[in-house]
Amino acid sequence: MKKELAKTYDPKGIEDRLYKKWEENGYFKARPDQSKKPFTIVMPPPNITGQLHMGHALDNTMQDILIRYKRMQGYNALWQPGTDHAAIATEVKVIDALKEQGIEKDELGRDGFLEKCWDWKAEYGSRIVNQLKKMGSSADWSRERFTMDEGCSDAVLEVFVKLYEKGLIYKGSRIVNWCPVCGTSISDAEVEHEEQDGFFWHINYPVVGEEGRFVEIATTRPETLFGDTAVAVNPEDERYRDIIGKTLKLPMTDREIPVIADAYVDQEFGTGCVKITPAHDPNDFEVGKRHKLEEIVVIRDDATMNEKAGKYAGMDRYECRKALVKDLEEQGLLVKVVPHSHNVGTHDRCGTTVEPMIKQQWFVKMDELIKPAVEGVKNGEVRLLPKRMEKTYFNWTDNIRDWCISRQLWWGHRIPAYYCEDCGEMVVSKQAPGCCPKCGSKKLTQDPDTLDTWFSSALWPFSTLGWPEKTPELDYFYPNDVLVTGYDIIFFWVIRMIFSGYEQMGKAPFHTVLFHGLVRDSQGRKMSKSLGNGIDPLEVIDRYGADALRLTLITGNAPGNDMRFYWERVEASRNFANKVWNASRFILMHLEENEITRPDQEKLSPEDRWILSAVNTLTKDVTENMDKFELGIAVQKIYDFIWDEFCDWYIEIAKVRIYKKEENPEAANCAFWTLKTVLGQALKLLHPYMPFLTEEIYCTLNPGEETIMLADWPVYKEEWSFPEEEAMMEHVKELVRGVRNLRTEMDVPPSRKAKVSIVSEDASLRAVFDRMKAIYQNLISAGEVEIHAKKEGISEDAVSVVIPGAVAYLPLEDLVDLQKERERLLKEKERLSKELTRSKSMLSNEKFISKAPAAKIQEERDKQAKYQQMMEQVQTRLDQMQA
RNA sequence: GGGAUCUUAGCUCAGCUGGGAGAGCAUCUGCCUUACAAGCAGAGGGUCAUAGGUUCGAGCCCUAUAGGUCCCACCA
Repeated sequence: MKKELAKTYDPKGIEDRLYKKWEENGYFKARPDQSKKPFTIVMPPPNITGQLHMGHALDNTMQDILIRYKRMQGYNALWQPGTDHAAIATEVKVIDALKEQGIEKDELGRDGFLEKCWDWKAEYGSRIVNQLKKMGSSADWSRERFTMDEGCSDAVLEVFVKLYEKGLIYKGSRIVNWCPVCGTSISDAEVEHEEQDGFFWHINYPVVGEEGRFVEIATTRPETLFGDTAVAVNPEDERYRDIIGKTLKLPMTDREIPVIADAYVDQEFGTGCVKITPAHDPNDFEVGKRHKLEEIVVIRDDATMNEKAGKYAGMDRYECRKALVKDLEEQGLLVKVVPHSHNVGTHDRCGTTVEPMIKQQWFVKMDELIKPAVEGVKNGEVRLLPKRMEKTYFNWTDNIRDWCISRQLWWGHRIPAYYCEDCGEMVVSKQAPGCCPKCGSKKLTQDPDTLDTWFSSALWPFSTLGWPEKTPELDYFYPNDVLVTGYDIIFFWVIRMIFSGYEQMGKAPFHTVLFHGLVRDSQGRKMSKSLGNGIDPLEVIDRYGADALRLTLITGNAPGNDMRFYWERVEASRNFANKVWNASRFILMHLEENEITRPDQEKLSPEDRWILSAVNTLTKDVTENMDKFELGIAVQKIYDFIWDEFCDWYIEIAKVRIYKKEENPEAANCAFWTLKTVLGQALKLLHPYMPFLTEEIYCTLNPGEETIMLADWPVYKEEWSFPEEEAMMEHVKELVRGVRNLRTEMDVPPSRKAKVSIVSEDASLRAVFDRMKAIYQNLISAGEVEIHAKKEGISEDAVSVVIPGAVAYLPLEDLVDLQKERERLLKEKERLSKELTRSKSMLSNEKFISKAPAAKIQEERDKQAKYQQMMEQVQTRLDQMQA
């Protein structure tokens, strides 16, 4: 049966067909099997609100490469997928969707709203999964999990109760970051700080009992004045010593507040007098605690002023600020307004300026929990790649603060705390208690709050494997091996998974974390919806294929570095896919017409041995680099091998025997066999990177084989190591390149065949050139090739090129431009002379001779000898021309 | 304020433990050679940010400087 391959590679149709085949044949599935070693990667769960973006594409490509590689190596490779409920993100989206229908969240009630959320999940949860499949992701979809499915929810409750019982989760009244728009508290990690231009308002607070005396404070938030319960100065500050302990009249109110001394105040900054608002500023909160100050809340949850703000009650915080400043000015209490830029915290989801508020919230006590996570990275149990990420990691762990885990949202895991309506007792337990253990009352209500999304993601490496149940999967696949993720969620997720793994499982969740950077646009900007500069991976796949996208994302990028996205780079990747396709097409064409048998190794020609040796070396290099997680370097080597060595050299050389197969079928068979063998091996190495292309070709190439996905990963073999042939080919390449260059420079038209005479005093080199005689006609349009020991019988005005150990002559009587030839030789002489100078200066340096390694010195001596010999040849030619 | 990171060819980036500067794209020249013009062959193009230091030897290690990016941080 003859298989026709199209002239260009068209991924459309092929990709979907192959993916379907892989999935239907269950290639992605992994089950516990004690006879095989496990290799596990847990997929960072994309949000159910998500739409595939370049970050996902990169993240999943890297994971898929590792998984496919390990699977081919014979590991029982599990890529555990799933999705995240994304509490705030989803809740916001559902609320927006409801608003469009004119429905408010509160109208539906808690249960009604959750129903809508589940509807959302049902509708959109699978969308991102289908998009990941387009990338070729070979995750075990039969094990797909969801952070809010029954098992994962059970894990969340289990951990919450355990930590509570250990005293590591507590409920407390603290200053938290409050998002007035989302109506929930958020953790420190969810706050983004951005520099904003603002003002310093200098306000006079009158000193009670001393007419005309004021204390001038400077504030960026005048509207919090109503919550002031003191003014603080530094105890060392000479200027204000005498007013410590005095009382001030708080403007616009009838309250009086004390002047206190606290070292927190920086004398150099502002006026040196700070208004203290314990209820609305984290620092002031601490100061307030130290001085037992009252905490007066003046801002409501929706960021409007409450009744404590007097006539400003009901105004928005900024509205109030404006009105208040105007009034202060009218009363002559506003001293001045100074422009001042400062950092403002905003909510990373909605961009709203965060309001520090005192709230009852749940916290995880971090100081003890974090210790094994710090130790684990320090002692290498968990390796972060690239290594510099460890600094970022420790930067966070060294300054760790308790983790605020409660959210005033409905979509999420509800906190398993129950309150007795009669006696106020609180019970924390996985199951709702039937009655109050203290008073026996049946009136119990559950805490309305839910948990931070990251609380469940922190358990992902083991909750997905069935924990807290003791499943065979958990036993076999935990700990995972590698985590692949972006450095932007190191605090949110990576650290929390590590300490959760140690705490709950007694073991780190994985031994290696491979970080990647951000995919930016061509101008280096972050891709974002608001800028509209995002590039849809699905569009790239549609236009160029998933393989081209994958290759683009992996090539030329070091671990942890950001990259820029260019369509030109995708085109380059597509071109490579096409190159592989066409090389394969060429080989297939001939394989169909010829019965290929495995030749005896001795029958192989030198060039066959050379390319086998080269693919053998490649195999070693690629494997080593993949083991080091240097995916970009590994694929670059495959690319160079296929394009340069295999296509540009070997295939061209092999054509000589192929086109003469009638004369020598045995030699042709050797070429066919080598072509097929080397291509097959290269395809295997390439498969993790470009799964579709390689599968399509491999199956066509080997009609008996079902898939390349489960083929054995190639290993380095000693019997394919031919250093002599590799060295030999270097000479041949030098010769061919030299002659090609010569022809171009002397303007010899490509159509013109020319005789080439090679002169070398080295007998073994002559043998090498002689053995390769047949190929020159193809590679350098040689009409005829002669090999001599001495230059005799060669026309005096032939042009020549000097290569290491030999000189090649082209007698081109009618074409030779002696002047040009002379210039060429002089240029060459200059180059050689530079090399010789460098070599000589190194070798005459006594310190180099005495301190450098012997091998290095020998290497340098060899080079010198080589250049010396070439120099002599060039000089001889110049002398001849002179004569 | 603390920390990280970057500065290499016109552009985007590689360059792993220090031992003669690389790729892709772009540019120029010549080729529709029976796998591929999404291709082939050839060429040009870099004082590796600056200044010191360590070393026989530095793009790579150390110090400082300049500029860019990012993260963290409670100067009101």
